Amino acid sequence: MENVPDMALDRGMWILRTMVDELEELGYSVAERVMSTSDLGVPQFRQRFFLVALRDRVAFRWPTGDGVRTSVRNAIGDLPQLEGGWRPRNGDDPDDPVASGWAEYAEPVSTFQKRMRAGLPAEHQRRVYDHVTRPVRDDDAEAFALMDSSTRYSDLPEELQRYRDDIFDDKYKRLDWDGLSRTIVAHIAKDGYWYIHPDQPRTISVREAARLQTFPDHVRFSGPPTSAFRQIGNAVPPMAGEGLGAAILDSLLTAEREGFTTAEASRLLARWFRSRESLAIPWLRGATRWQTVVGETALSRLPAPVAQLGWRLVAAMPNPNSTILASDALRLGLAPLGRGDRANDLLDIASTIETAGIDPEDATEAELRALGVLAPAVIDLAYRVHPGLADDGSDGAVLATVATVRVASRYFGESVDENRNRLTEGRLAVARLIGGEDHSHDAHLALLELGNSVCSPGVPACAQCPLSGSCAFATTRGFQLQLLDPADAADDVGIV
DNA sequence: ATCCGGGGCA
DNA sequence: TGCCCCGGAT
Repeated sequence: MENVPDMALDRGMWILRTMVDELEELGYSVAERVMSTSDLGVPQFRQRFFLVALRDRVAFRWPTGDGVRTSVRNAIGDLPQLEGGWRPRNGDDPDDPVASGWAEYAEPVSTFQKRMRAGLPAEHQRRVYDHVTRPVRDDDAEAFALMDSSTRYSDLPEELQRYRDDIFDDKYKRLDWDGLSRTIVAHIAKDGYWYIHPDQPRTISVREAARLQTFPDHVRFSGPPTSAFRQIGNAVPPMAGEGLGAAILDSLLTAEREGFTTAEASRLLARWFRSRESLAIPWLRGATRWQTVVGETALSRLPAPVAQLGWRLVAAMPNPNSTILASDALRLGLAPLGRGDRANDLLDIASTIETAGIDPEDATEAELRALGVLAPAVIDLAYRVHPGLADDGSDGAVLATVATVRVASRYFGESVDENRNRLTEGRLAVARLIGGEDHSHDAHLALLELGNSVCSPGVPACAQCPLSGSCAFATTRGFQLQLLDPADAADDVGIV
């Protein structure tokens, strides 16, 4: 399956988790990833979500690509010069200039161009079809003349900005000969301003759009230009399909079995969490949502023994009012933990919530967020421990924190750059381990706890981890590291 | 700041 | 259909 990344990366990632769950249930292995199709030779910055499910749990190995990027020049540099509004006149049927018209074509230069020209009938070797463009307005022609690939809409002279420059900063975009095209979207059927030709004063032709989507020149498009543009923009780039298809074929021939299922990992995590006696983050078992708020606000990132000490104090505060009533005790208790300042923060939060007449146990995430006194991450966690009623259609966020992403990326053997990839690969990996409906609640909390205790940043204590049987890190490096440094391995304190 | 989407009218 | 315009989500 291919789709836009947003399909998988919404807050709760419920669609993805359900798909994985049901496919695994049917006996498939599942692999998913957000890929830049430029890695497969597509001359665009076009990131897409891919999901591959193979029958009989055959493990999928992603294509590695050859690392060669196709530039715009390599993709369309061989196509003949064109004027805006041009329609071919030398077609087979003069009354149907678009469908049958063609322009004189010389010959392919780059490897990519030769691939695009393959498969043409002999009588079409000197022709290129569908090389048609929109007319260009006089003011646009003037604007295009002033632009290079880095020019922004707001850089243009005032009189050439027909659209409101406060909302459109990327209304126009000139392609860069030596770069990637921006994503060819179906919107190109409406206007072509994101695809101004690198050096000609016009937007790109149907054939140029097709080339950037890696459609060979023998592929023709049905209907008028707007329809052709829409077909092209909505397509999966054939070259991406080819790359993934080849990888699927390889995987099927290798026929290696996947060593885990999401459901099993999720079950192990949940069971581990429920049997864990004392937690590094005790407020993962807060009896009320407010207690989780208090714990995370006052005690986050403290060493486990210290956090547990503090928790004895705040665990006796089930609601904001009880916190206010115990304000002195709160200040006195938190000060020696180095969190005296957090006591005042908490009291502010508590009184704001009380004043607003909101009960955190009944409130929606949006209502608490709107108060503006709670950190978003704290709200996320509180609703993770005590999920809401999903009145807004969401089901709580998948928490891609440094800790959960560390566990998940170690498990899958990915070296996740914690800052750059946390929003994509990291979140996908976390969602996988949480799984579908059955154990996801406790598995989610287990990941948080694991990342803050057993699966520590330095040398993790893999021997204590419920996932060590199928974890890529544990089975390759984890136990080895512990043998080298048993002192570190025994350190279960979990300072992040 | 970047990456996309859609409604209205001749 | 083609062209014009006005946005939103992250």
